[in-house]
Amino acid sequence: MPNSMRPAKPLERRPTIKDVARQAGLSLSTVSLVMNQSGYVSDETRIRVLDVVKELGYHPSRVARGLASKTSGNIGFILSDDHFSSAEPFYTRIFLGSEFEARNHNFYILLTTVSGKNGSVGTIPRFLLEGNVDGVLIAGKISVKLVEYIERLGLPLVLIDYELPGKRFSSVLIDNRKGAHLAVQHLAHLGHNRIAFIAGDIRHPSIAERLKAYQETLQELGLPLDERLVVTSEPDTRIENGNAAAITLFTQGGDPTAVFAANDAMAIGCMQYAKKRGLRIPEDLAIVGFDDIESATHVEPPLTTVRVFKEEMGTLAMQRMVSAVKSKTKTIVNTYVPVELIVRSSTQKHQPTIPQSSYEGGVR
Amino acid sequence: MPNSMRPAKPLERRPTIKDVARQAGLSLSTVSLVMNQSGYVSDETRIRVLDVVKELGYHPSRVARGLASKTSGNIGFILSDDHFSSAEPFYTRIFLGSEFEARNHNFYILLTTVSGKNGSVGTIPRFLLEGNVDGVLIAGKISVKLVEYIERLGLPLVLIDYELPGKRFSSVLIDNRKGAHLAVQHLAHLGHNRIAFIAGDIRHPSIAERLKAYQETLQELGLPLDERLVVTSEPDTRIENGNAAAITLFTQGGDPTAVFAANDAMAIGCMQYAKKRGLRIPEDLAIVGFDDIESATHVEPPLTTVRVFKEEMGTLAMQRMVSAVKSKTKTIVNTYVPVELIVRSSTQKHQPTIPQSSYEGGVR
DNA sequence: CTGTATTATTAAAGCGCTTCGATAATTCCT
DNA sequence: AGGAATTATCGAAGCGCTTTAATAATACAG
Repeated sequence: MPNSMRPAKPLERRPTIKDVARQAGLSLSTVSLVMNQSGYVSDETRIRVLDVVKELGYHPSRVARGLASKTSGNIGFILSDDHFSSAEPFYTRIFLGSEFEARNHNFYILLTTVSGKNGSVGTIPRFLLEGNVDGVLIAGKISVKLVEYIERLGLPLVLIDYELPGKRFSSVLIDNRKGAHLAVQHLAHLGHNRIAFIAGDIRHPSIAERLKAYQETLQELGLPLDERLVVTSEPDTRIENGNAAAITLFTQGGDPTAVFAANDAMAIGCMQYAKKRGLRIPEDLAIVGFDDIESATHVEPPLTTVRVFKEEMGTLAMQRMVSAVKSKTKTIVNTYVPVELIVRSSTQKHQPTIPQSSYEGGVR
Repeated sequence: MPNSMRPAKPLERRPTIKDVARQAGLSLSTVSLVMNQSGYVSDETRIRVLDVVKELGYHPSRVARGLASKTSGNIGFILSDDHFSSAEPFYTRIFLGSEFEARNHNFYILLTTVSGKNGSVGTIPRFLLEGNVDGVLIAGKISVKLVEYIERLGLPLVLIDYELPGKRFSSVLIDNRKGAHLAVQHLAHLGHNRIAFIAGDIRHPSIAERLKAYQETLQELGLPLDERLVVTSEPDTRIENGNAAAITLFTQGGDPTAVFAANDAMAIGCMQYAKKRGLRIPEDLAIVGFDDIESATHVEPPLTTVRVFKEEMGTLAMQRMVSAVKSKTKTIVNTYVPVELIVRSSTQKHQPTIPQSSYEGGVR
């Protein structure tokens, strides 16, 4: 009664490739070739081997094949800590997408966070020092020095929601321009002509893009570009900063009737401030966020926002990674993940959602 | 200019233990002993080795030491998929706590989810088949068969928010009884005497405990135990089920003035229903949740709830795991993580928070 | 001083696999 | 038919480390 689902009762030794070889009357090499589907093996022996494998419940030791083949079967996932440990589930969702996809390809993810602050290399993730990963995924903005370090290690690298000016790495990016465009357009169509923009961490490429697209869209629509309507001085994009940015905004005298926030957290912070100030949402102030995090649906009123497909970003990045690891060719692909505007009550009372399409940057 | 922070420019071969040995004029074994701080090594040679190690920027290959020492340096983390992929960030937070602690002890976590549904073993996590973990953490309710499988592998096992009747495993548990007690008591003190309880997934030990403590507390306070006030038929504990449970509750004629929900998600669902029904919260219906998830602060009104220290649970579990892996002795420790009642506007208008203390079950 | 413990170092085996080069068996050409 | 090319199998080396048992050096007894 062969049953690979169950180890022997008191649990003997795990079967090794040697056991399989002996049992099948073949050499180690042949068994190895079968397991790796490489080289020449006759159908007859292949079947014989696979039978024995099943019978014995054999599974190659990851660690042994790692040593022999100089691959670990792991992908490193680096996150800047300020992004991750913050309650903000944005990058967590991306991670989950990657994690799920990794499993489809028989990889595991080794997760680590690095301090996002300083420009130095900082502490180097142990999996890099120990040679314990076959490639690295980076989500969000991290030190250029660290990126360069990884580059020098010769490991495949895929960036998520981050780009390095002047560097050529595959990236999975949010279509920030379109998202910002949709948001501003939506507000304009509702009749707003004094639309503010609040953000933090303006040095993050994604945030910068949103600002730029905000400005461009205003121009495009023939609306005034009033700098009193823009607050980007906050160091971070969390709820508190949204609140703080709102305070600044309303002291600058721009007299906004609508706010486009760089992300949902800031939008929620802004919303809190608006309420405290006695403003009705959306009547006195319409608010649009970006990301579509869980909380966006639970705040009162529910937040109109630009939905980002976070899990999909993680998935796509991992797919790139897997093909990079397997192919060894260094093609660079920028993938732009679509966004869609989700209209909720923070901008108008009743609404449909408007899905958008995606496109890929392709090799360039 | 030795600098372990930086690999050679075009990147040569990683230095191996052999390189260190040669450079130091010692044998491999000696270097190994130094690296592992075991055996007898004179101070003089130890220093010499460490100097060379630093000079060469040597870091032992995780994969090689894995093969030689039959340890992987990884801890498996198993989650039932319905818990994890649900937007509910509860287990995610626990995972983060474990992840962080793992790093402190130079372990990595291999995360995987298993289908929580059937009672069979289901697909066995690959890291078990490949012998790629030194221990396993399980969060939430998973198949007993799988637990037994792991047990037979002889791997250290720590359960989080789960207990197995009749099995002896170390667990990290929520102090559900106290939490439920605090919640019900709070409502009673506010004058409520028709306090309902809604839950799903009643077969989960944590949920069952909350129900039991709910009942006991009512009795203790001399309040009626009306079964029309209890709805536990929902299969799951997500928002929709909270909504559904509320519907059932209000058709049962128990006429509740307050609801204690088994978790925040269900509380939020219940809240949604109450609003739709035109009930004012907390005036017409007071609501208390459990867990204190992020959304609890964002719903309108903010939800009174029992705070659970999720990261801490993950941390504690990992600490247990590390000591189990290192010591090889099979002490069983049940750790109860404290809870505290967080009073917000879903039960009364103005409030303080009431912190509670923790205790440990200890070896038994 | 000689014998026993203790401390220090090392050679060698081996962990379980991949992979290369060699060899053997077949098939394909012309 | 004879040799080249292709297909099939295997032996052996080796991946980078740990660990054991042996040996060497030193300290400690009596």
